[in-house]
Amino acid sequence: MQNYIETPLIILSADEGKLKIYLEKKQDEPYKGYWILPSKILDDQTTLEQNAQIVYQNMTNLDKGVIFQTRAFSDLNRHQVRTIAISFTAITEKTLTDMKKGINDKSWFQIDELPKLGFDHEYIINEVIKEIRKKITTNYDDMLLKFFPSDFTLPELQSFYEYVLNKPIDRRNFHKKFVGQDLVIDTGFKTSKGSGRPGALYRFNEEKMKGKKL
Amino acid sequence: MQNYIETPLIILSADEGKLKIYLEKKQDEPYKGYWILPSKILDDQTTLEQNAQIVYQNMTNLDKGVIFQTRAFSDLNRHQVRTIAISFTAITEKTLTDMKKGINDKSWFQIDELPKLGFDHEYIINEVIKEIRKKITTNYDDMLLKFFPSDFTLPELQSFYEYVLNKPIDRRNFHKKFVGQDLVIDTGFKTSKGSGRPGALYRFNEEKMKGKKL
DNA sequence: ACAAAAGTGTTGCTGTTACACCCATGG
DNA sequence: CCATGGGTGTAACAGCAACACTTTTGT
Repeated sequence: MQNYIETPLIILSADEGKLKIYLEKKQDEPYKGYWILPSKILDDQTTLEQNAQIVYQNMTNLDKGVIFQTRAFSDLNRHQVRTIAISFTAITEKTLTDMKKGINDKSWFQIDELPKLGFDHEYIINEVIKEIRKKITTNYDDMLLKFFPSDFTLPELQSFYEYVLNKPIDRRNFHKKFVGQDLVIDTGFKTSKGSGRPGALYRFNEEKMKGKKL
Repeated sequence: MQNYIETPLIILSADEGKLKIYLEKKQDEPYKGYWILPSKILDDQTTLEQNAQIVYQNMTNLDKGVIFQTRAFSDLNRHQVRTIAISFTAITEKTLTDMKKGINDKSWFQIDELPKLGFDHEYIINEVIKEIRKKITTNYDDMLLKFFPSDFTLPELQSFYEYVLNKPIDRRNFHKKFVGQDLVIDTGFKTSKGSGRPGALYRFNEEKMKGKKL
């Protein structure tokens, strides 16, 4: 017995302390006008990873990205024809994908403010986010570094933490922890936007981050 | 384009402080006499989870078990016909499955002492074990409770820890941690086997175990 | 009574929490 | 000069690591 296989892609980014997802607007029926995850049917000459990579490139124009398998969905009625979805997750910097702007059929959404979604994609997103949230909180180094590959301020990072953990964190303890334990390295630069005192720009100290939890 | 899908099942158990896997011996060509993971081709009226459950029942005769998705494997040359494997993992008590003994085509193996394996199953096992090991060390409650659903002694649990973490742990600190933080509950019973002083039999305090790490 | 294995106590270190206060920038 | 927001200090507490000693069993 044979089945169709597709690889829907959940593209995530940390932006303004929020978790955001990149979706596209469907241009034809069914679900015309609804937002969906970019996806592609697998052929028998392509691996799942390659297929997901192609979806990623089509969506972002970026040739490189951190993409990993998340979960398979096989409900009988998720499509007209029986189609198994093996979802992948990509983590990028929002600013990079913004370059392919101007096209109105793609947009970033906050995870907790999703638009109307086609197929079972809202379900898929929610299930995947649950897992990602768990991975962030248990796997520190594996996930966090991907969300913050380049410079960031500590308040930015803290907002993200509070968002994912869904609880407030003391600003001073947060600072002390990351700076005190050398988990981050001061780049010497500062942010200039906003009203108050500018924050120092840090990057992760990957060595020290190994095996950390929170 | 269509593809075959199968759900190979990794059945694991904690036994004598070691991580063990339940395999079957292939009775026909190809790979006759080699050991393989139990598996089954998916039809279009069955979900992946149902399919894995059937594999589990055929292998163990148990109707209930903790089964969860692990990973998909899609290398082009893993079979003659293009077949995608979506692996599942089950965690049981070894003693339960021992009941279906007497049949020589099924057996438990220590994870680091695998027999000659057919297809790409050795690769699959190693990849899945890597993930499981990680999950055990980061997700405490999610995994550990499944490996130790009923009574156990602390030295037994400690052996398993040392095996998974691959490092020695101080016996006294281990004891103090689990008993002191009420992570385990004394059942009042004791083990009588072996030479030295019998160990107390504990079970996990699920409430207290939530969100723990090690 | 001796070996083997389980249980208990003490101390210092490290990281977390809960606090108040000082500094740099824009309007 | 004041509002806004980032950076620094200190003290109490919890969990972990590194130690030696006591108790319960089988032989």
